[in-house]
Amino acid sequence: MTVTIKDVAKLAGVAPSTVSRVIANNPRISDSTKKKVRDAMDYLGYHPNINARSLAARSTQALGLVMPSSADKAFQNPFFPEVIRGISTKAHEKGFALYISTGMNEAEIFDGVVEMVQGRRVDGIILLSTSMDDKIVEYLYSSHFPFTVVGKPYKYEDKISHVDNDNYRAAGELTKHLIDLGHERIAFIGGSLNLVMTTDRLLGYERALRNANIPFREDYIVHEEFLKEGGSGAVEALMALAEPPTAFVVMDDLMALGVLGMLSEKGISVPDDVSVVSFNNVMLAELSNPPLTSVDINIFQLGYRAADCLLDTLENEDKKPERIIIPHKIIDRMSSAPYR
Amino acid sequence: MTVTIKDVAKLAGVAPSTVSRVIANNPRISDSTKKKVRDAMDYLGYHPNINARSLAARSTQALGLVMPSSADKAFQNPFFPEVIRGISTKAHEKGFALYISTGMNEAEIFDGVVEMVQGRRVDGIILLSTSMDDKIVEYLYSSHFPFTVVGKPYKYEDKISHVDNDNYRAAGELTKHLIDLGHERIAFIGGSLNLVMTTDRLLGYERALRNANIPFREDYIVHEEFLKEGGSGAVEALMALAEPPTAFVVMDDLMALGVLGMLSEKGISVPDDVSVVSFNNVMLAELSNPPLTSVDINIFQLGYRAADCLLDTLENEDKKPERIIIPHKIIDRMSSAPYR
DNA sequence: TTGTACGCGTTATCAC
DNA sequence: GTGATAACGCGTACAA
Repeated sequence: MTVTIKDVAKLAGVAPSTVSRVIANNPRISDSTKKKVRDAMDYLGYHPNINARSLAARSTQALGLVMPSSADKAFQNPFFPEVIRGISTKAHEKGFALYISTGMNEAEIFDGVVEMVQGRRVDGIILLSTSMDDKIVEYLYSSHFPFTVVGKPYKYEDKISHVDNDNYRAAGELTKHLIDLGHERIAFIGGSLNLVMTTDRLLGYERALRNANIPFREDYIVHEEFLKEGGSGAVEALMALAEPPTAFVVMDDLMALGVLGMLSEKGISVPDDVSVVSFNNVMLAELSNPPLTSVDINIFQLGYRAADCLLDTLENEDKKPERIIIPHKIIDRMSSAPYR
Repeated sequence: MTVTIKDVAKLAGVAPSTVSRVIANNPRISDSTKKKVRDAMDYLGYHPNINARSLAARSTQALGLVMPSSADKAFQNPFFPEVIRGISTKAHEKGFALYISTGMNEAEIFDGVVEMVQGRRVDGIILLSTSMDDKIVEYLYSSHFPFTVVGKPYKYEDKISHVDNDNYRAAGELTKHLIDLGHERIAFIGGSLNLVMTTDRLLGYERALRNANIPFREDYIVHEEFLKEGGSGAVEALMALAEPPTAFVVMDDLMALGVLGMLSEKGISVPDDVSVVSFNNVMLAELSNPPLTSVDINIFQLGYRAADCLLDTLENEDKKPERIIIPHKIIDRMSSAPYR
């Protein structure tokens, strides 16, 4: 039924191994037979069976992607399509495809990773997010399976290749940006404290305050996945304080959009009454009302370089673990203004 | 190095074929040997090599996903994560993984599909979007390869399983919603006319006008991928007409967000001056300012059912092509109000 | 430069 | 119930 390498060989009047060599573009095959074989391949519409190839060659030409649980709200974040776009671009340059395991919760996702690795479905893995106590990192690291992580791993930091932003510095600069505008009562609205990224940014925020001799106030810190129900209350509570904040540093644009909505609901004007700044600079930031001042973390590059680094590891057995820092840049828009 | 079925067999004191039967949970194997074999598998940490299995069993337990070119702006649309979430959920129920080919333009994506199919990388394919003259549909259809499309295929409509909304009706209802609010000057802002979905919705819009005896005006129709630069001009032009529209029917929430931004820039208030309604009801719609009246098209179900249908086809050789319509529902929010 | 023969790790078809 | 044995389609020493 399906046309195999043997059919091509027969038609071209050569041995199967010769066909295989032509596919691999082995230089030791004469141009004349190459042409003969290629004609036969075209004629028959031949395509190599990738499973057979993977089996024999012990390589799949595929990269595994590990996303947060699709049940997770994070899944909705435009961050992911964009990293994937970066990864996909690099992968394509090298002829690699992408493989995504399905899993509804942490345990299932872990099993999926094990299946990818032990089942030899992929040659390497990219973790699109990582948390404090990441079983997957633990597993991959101890299996010596090639992988890179987008973001900063909590453990083995200098033994695992990863690509990240300097979130500490970025958060510091963003906070300082507000301070420079005259704000002193600055709230921090973060995501799960379980994410390394969150703590990095929180620390950067703290340092900026310290540098400006502004006291750190616990009651200005909110940690909720409060994109929906929860959030309204959080903002409300903040604004009900005796000294409500005049500016918000928000974890990402999606959250910031939520904050904007809640403020507007309460009749609080941005940026006249309060300023709102955030991270990621996804398309949203530009489209929102008002457009958001946001740190461009170059998500595409985050993905592109992660793939690049992983593919390097695959080609080069004894490549050292590498930390790659992608530069960031504050994009100043309408959501932040001087304090009056 | 890697532990194979033979190692397990040896340790358990049985034949490799018996191990294979235990994995498949063949009922003709005695419980005692099953236990013996499973113990051996656990002890050795055995995991079947999927490539070998695929080769022998001629099935990969993987579904191929075809997305629009990642260079495309559509890629940013929250629509995709959400369909994929639906697909992923169903796929996981049946133990299938997802496979994404990489490709920067139409031609490369087409090649990727061919590679998936001929290379036997996947058992079936889901097209996440389709256009008027879709080479991929043509190829898949003529290859008799199992596939379903999300949306309505332009050709072979009743020979290809697909899952779609009733976009014609949805657009009609949405337009009527505005008419019921007293609007008569209603503009339509669509995406590429190359998408079947766009035309369906445009037709629904037209019919609603006709039913209400409101003349159709060519100058109220805008077709641009104008998420960024282009759009500002389009809205400006509309509002500069002698009789500017008092309401906008917009193709999707992301575009609507853009429209909202532009209107606000021009000092036009929504919904006081004009109403804006759109499609998809992604999280954005709720978070935007003001929150958008949007048609919930149940994106998750779109994906879930597409996967379901495809998996059915795989299990059931002679399943008839099927059209599945996912119900929609207008979610009324703050962006639309009576005309005054 | 090209052909032969074997192995990659499974599943499936027979036997027993 | 279980065990040999032959595919599955390709890559690769080794030989020629």
